[in-house]
Amino acid sequence: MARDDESATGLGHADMGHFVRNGGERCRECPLAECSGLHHHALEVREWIASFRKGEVHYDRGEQVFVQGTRPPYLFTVLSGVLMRTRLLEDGRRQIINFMFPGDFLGLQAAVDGEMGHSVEALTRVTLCAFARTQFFELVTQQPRLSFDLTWLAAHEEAALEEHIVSLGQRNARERMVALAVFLVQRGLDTGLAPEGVLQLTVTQGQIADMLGLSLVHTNRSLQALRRLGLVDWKLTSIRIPDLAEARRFARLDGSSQTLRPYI
Amino acid sequence: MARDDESATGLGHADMGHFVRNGGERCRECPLAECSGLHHHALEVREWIASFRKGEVHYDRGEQVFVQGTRPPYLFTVLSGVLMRTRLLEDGRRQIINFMFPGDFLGLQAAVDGEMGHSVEALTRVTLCAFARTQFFELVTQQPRLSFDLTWLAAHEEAALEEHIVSLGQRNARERMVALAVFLVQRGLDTGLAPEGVLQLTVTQGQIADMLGLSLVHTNRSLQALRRLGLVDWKLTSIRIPDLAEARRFARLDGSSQTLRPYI
DNA sequence: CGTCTTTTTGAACGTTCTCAAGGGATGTGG
DNA sequence: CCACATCCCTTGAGAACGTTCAAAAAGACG
Repeated sequence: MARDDESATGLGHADMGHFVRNGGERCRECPLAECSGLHHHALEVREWIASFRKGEVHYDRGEQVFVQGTRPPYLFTVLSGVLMRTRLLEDGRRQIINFMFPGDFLGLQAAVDGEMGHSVEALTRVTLCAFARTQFFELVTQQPRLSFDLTWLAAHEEAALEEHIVSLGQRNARERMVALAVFLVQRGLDTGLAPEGVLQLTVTQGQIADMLGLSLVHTNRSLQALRRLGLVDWKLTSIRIPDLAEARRFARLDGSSQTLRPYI
Repeated sequence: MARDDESATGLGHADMGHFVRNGGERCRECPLAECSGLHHHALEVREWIASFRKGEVHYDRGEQVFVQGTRPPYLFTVLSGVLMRTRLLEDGRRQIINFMFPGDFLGLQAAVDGEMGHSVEALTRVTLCAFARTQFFELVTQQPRLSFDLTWLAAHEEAALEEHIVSLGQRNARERMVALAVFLVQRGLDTGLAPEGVLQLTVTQGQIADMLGLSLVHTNRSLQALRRLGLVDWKLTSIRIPDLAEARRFARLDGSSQTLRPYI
């Protein structure tokens, strides 16, 4: 429900963020290289990726990177910042599908289909590494290692969506919230966005509601309950979980596997 | 909730269905070749797949093909029949993630991770085409076309899960049911399992409940309401949708893209 | 024909929703 | 610096949707 119509104008990538056309030379300073949660490529693979890169794009919080139903010219790897994928129903109801962190690949659906089935919006200022959609086939085809990594990312995104489905189908409001908080903080830890276990990220209660399939009012009340219970302290600009293990138990989440993620 | 403990014994693929060790010679009679909803490979690719194939497996309704948390030796392409992917919480709650039809690939998560994050159970008698998990890397790596097709399948499975998330998050009980019925009938039409638009498939109301995150009782009452409305006639062994377009409108589903699916 | 599974019904209860209104923070222009 | 706008959070109260418990009817299966 809680729709904010800030950027549903259909403008889409017509205003292409702030595109900086620069090639692989910038890859030497790739911010992902310092990310401890990522698996880093061999030099030759890195150089191959560099030759593919078309430039960098910046978006500010609230801007749309992809618009549902359009055919984007570029696909992206997130270099920094956080985004969310959303899907709209014709009557205006909105569902947030998932959040995207540094290292994630954006636009896989467009890559194979041409068209996006969802929108992607920046939650913070983000930097994206741009690839040409028309060259995607070469990317999958010419570099076995990257092809495998892409499959890896797709399989893991699928697993994340499964977990979200379990939340929506089987968990009550509080459990859902804890599960989401744990997921976000964990990803924040893996990508260096949550120093000392506190994720610095601005998420409104309206967005939480749209992610968890709850009303704004009920989201608010459940959030207060969790704060009182000392399980999760979720404020506008930060998420703090005093005891990760206890939160996991509460939401009935099983231990995370903690493998290094590849990235393209 | 509605757990049936029929096969949660952890036996898993210890009883390997009924494995028939035969190689590519059987691929000439591949039942998928007659499926109009699938994109068929060039001869050389078909032969390459044939060289990879390790045999055929059969499972009966209710048997488990994969068990959550185990490391299966084989990955499969569905040759005939229907299955479901499920995920269990420690306290016994069960969520059905999705249904799998002929042409679908089973075990992608195990392929990249070794371990399954969900279980897979046969809903009808099924025939599966078996590949060795340890050879997966070769498969992705040596055949560019197959690598792309696998990415295609992963991206589309992701899209299906997104749609399911939208259902669970934004639609009420009746809309969810109609959306699920439309999805199943559509896939049935594409794979030849729904002659005359009636899908012959045994799904209990308990299973519908576990897919849609509803109680068994409420599932029953909603189903009756839909029958009275003439929108969906869902019986134990069949799903009939008198007017597909109207059902789509009711559940606020947008037009399906209707592209040919690849298969491995 | 008896047993097991699945569906159906009733009734009370609870979670979550909707409507409605107020309060706090932040930013902008006069 | 104040007035006003905007965005987000908070609270109250009644209604709706969905759940739970309990039991019986109807099918499916051997």
